[in-house]
Amino acid sequence: MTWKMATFNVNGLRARLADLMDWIDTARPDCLCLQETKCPDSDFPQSPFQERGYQPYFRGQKAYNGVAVLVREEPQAVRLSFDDGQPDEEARFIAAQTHGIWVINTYVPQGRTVDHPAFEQKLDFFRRVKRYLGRHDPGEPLIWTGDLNVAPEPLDVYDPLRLEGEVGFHPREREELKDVAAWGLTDLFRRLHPDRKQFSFWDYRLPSALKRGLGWRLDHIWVTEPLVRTALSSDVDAEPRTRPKPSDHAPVWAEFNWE
DNA sequence: ATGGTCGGCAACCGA
Repeated sequence: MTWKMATFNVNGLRARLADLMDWIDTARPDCLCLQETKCPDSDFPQSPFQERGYQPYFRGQKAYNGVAVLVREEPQAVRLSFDDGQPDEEARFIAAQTHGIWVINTYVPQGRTVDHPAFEQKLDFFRRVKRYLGRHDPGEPLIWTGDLNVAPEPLDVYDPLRLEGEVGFHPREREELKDVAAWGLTDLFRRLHPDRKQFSFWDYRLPSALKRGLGWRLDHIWVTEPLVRTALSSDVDAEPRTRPKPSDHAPVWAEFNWE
């Protein structure tokens, strides 16, 4: 069978809800990872997902952050935090095991500016993900996905010379990402499309950024070998379909030949 | 082409 997963930074789940449902009805992923729901758990709109056959798991907070994972089948396990002894004050991690696949969904801190403490916290977050992965085996089917807030390579930003050293395309971030991946993960979109300049994020603050191609590839699907071998396709649904306003991110998805 | 960001939340913060 074909199993499809997707990741989408919705930038406000409640504001994006109708458009998200339209996208789900077309794309029909079996597993959907959301970031920046900006939605306290008590306000999470469960019904629209349940009506479409999804079980919603989520961890939100007021105004900021928030992650969710929606699955069509009963998951084997769900984790709402890193559970590594460190406090999880911000809602940036959720994981579920479905079809025998561990799906780790993270909203990596944006980092603000290179000289801000938030930038160091961003680098720490990658190290924390790496430690977390150490509890798993890279021979097992596992996906690390979400808004990773880093463009891995020059091909992944609109102007690599000008943006070199900017937050989101800083060598220290790229190194940390590479270091996590060295555990045993492959950037699936890039593996399947080695030369394609394809973005998943366009800054709202730049006028007509999407139209002008001023984007970044920040939303990722990194997978272990069993999923590299069974991958069928991966793409970004970059066409703005939402009215009145799309998210500043686009959904990214992947399909696998999976039992 | 004569404009120029969002969401959340209630003043401005974070992206």
